[in-house]
Amino acid sequence: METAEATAAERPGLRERKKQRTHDALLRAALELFTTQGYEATTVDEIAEAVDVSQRTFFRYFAGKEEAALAIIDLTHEHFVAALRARPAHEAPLEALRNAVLEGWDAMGEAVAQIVPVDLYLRSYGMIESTPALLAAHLRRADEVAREIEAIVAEREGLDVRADPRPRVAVAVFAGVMRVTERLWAMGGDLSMEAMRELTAAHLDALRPSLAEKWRSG
Amino acid sequence: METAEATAAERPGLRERKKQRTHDALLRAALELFTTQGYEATTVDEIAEAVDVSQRTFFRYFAGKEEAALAIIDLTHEHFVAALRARPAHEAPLEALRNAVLEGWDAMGEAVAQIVPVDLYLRSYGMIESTPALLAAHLRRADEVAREIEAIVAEREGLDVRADPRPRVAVAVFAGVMRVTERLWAMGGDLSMEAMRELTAAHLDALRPSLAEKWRSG
DNA sequence: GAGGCTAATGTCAGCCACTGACAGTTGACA
DNA sequence: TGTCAACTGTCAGTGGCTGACATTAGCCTC
Repeated sequence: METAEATAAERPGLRERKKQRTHDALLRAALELFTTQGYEATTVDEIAEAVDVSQRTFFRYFAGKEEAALAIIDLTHEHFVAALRARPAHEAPLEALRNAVLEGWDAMGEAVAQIVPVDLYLRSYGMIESTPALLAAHLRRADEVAREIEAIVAEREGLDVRADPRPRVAVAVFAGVMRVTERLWAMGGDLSMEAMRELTAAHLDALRPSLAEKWRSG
Repeated sequence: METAEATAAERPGLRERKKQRTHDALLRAALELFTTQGYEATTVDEIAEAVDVSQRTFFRYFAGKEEAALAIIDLTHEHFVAALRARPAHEAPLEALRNAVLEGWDAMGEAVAQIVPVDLYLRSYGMIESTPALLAAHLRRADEVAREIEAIVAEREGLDVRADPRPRVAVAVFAGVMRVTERLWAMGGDLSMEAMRELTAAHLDALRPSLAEKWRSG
């Protein structure tokens, strides 16, 4: 056991490498099929067959179709959380959140590219947005991430989440804006990282004006 | 056709009344079973059997288990949209949203009570929050409602949603805060309308302080 | 480098959500 | 009362997903 893990840290054994390969192959095959013929129209058997494994094996790697479809996005979520943790302590909450997103994207892109082609990753957002079951699962995961972020923000400010509503509200506001951005980006024409960054910045800039009493003068 | 609908407006025929009864019975039975033995643990056959109809009939009334579980909540969403539309034009966007929620609740409660017992409705929120598949579906529906609200807010202010980001951002912020409130309320101990109203007001009041640069002085 | 251990995989049987097709039943309306 | 249309039940089938069991294939030791 210990030997196996120690070895894995340097160079994973054949077994581990094989597992990784199967996992990534299933992931790529799934996304490829989903984005081309549609999520609902793709059966698990098809995915398994494309990788030449049994259906049962697919379910040993992924809890279900949904998880396969959203796995890479989970990856980016993890990267965002890490990026937020790395923000300097002097930044205000919303400032830290904003910087974590805008500056963390390139690293995300690189991490993604090591598993699936970037354009496949980008196209998957369109698929998610236009597939009700998938969008639902995605929103739930985003909600979970929000809870994680609440804790981080609270810790940054030395607050108790259960006593002070501000960490939760701040994260909810941020998550809301990010959701709008995501939706517009995924449904819009330009599925590029630059477009996403610009849209994000624009919507975050619109935050305070949106809360103003009088919109006419703004 | 036309005659049937005209009659239905005054006093629905036997056929219509029967349909309504079956629908409500299925809804109540579903919620009762869901909240007592759990959503996943309840099969559609059980629900159908409880109302003494075939499984096929259940699916003619509801697109699936999810829809049965979330039907009453959809009702409250509709009421909220109506309440927002009824707000005076001079109110600022966030002011109108806030008032629509806080003042619309009683009417919602009454509307709900005509179909299912109120405590069953309240308990269903706890069930949703603790059932991943259901929470996912719920969040997606809330997201759809948000889009509807965006349009209303934009219209109130005479803006084009596609040209000005403020309506979307304002609604996203509001929806985010409502989501936090809902989660805390559903997972907390006090499942009453009063508790919900207080929590909502408290979190909406925390909005501006949460966006402040310095939290320590606040 | 042969054999035992264990993780990974395949096969099979089965549950449940959901759907289309067809037939039987029952309000509605002339 | 008889015809039409809507509502319902039955049946068969698909697809997602799971548990159980047998088989294969890395891994590790002697």
